[in-house]
Amino acid sequence: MLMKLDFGSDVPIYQQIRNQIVNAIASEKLLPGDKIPAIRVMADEAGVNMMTVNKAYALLKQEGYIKSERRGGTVVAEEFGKGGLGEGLRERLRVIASEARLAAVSEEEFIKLCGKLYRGEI
Amino acid sequence: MLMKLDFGSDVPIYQQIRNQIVNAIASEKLLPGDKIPAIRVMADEAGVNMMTVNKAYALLKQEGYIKSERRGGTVVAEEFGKGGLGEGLRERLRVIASEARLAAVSEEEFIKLCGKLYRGEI
Amino acid sequence: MLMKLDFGSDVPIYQQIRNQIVNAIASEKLLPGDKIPAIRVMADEAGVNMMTVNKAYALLKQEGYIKSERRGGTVVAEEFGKGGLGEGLRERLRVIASEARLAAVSEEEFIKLCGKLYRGEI
Amino acid sequence: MLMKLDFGSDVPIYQQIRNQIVNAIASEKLLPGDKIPAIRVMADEAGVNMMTVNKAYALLKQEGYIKSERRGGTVVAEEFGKGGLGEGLRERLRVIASEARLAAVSEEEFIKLCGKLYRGEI
DNA sequence: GTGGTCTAGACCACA
DNA sequence: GTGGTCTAGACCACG
Repeated sequence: MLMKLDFGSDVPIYQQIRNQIVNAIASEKLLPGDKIPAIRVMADEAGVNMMTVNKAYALLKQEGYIKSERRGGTVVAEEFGKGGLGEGLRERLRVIASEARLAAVSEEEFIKLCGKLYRGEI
Repeated sequence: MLMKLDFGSDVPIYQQIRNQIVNAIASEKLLPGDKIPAIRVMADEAGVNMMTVNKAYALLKQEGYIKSERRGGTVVAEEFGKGGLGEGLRERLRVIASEARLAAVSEEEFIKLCGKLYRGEI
Repeated sequence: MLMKLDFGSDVPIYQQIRNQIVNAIASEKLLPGDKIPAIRVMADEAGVNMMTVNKAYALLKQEGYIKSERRGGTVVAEEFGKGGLGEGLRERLRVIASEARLAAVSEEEFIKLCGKLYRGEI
Repeated sequence: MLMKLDFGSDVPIYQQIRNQIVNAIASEKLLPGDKIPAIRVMADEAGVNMMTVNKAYALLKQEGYIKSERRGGTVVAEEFGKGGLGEGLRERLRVIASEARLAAVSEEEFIKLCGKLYRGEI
């Protein structure tokens, strides 16, 4: 669980952590039931404040990606929401598709990229 | 140019305005050379402060989507950067693909959605 | 006297006109005593408002680069201020030198460029 | 970081602030990684509004000279764009060279001045 | 009438 | 405590 954080980015650090964990789960680098590093450990490794990691975990928990174990640890959830694509996700995707189109990325290229990212190939 | 703004969202208003204009250009509701509403007009219509619209326009200008004409008015640029998909865009897309996958959206569904959004069908 | 104007630039149009005339005089494409196009003519050719050309000419006159003829025309002045480099010019040059240095332009390159521009070679 | 501002100048205050910071970086009075004053502090010291300083910083950030650190504070960037002299910079330099020539500054004097400014000697 | 700039406040997210 | 965002005004330069 090496976090690559960009402190100069406009994306909040807790969001970057959240995103990378979501990516890790989707690409099956983290499997359901796998243990996630303790807050203190992750904070030390990443060189950030514990509050920041705590916020990321709280967000992931609220979204249903992870859950607290009875013993104290935190693990990847066994089941995720099957709610399909939310409205928020669709709007975010729409903006990206627009930007890609205006950047002269062809539909074929774009589709291919979407597929590769979905399958975790890149 | 009716803006649909969500004042409760965590995405800044100026970003929402920026996104909707990018979408409008990509879906050809706004064509190169078309005039976009004056800052004050848009501010009045959207019920936000002039400076907020100003910031959105400044961002769009910096990104090359629009340009001020110096004789009054702001227009959609004739040419956009043909730089292809930037690294930032890819990372944003990766997170969305991950979330879709974990929301039990099949690859086929996801690809179909990407295509529709790219073509501006929905 | 073909003006190349960029209406999308942040430099005011009257300044662009003024700059190009100064450049033309310095590179001896316009010689002392040469007649400068009438305001109306220049405005038509450049596709701008007469007031804009008028403002450019007024600025050039105030700076001593051109002067009105008794008959009504406007000509390049015979003598320019021998005042040396003003403080304002030096500060503008300082900023450019700083930007060049930070853009990794070597001192040699920079000096060479300054010389070529001074001699009007490029 | 004392700003010398000319409130009567036609160059915007935020530009003056931007220019002086660029000069400070180029002359190594500010080194990569150095912290620059907080927006509010600089605003107080300079006697201007926070938003004005904010705009200057935003510009510098966009140009890659500084970056916000997300843990409080803004620092001088470690690496600058090595893009060489842009077209805009050349045109600005051309006008200055023309003005210098017409002010009867000899090529030798001009070159010497350019060198000194580049090296930060004056 | 347009965008550009500036002020004097305020609230919030982030770390 | 930091930067980010937003408001409600105002004046000015430009064309």
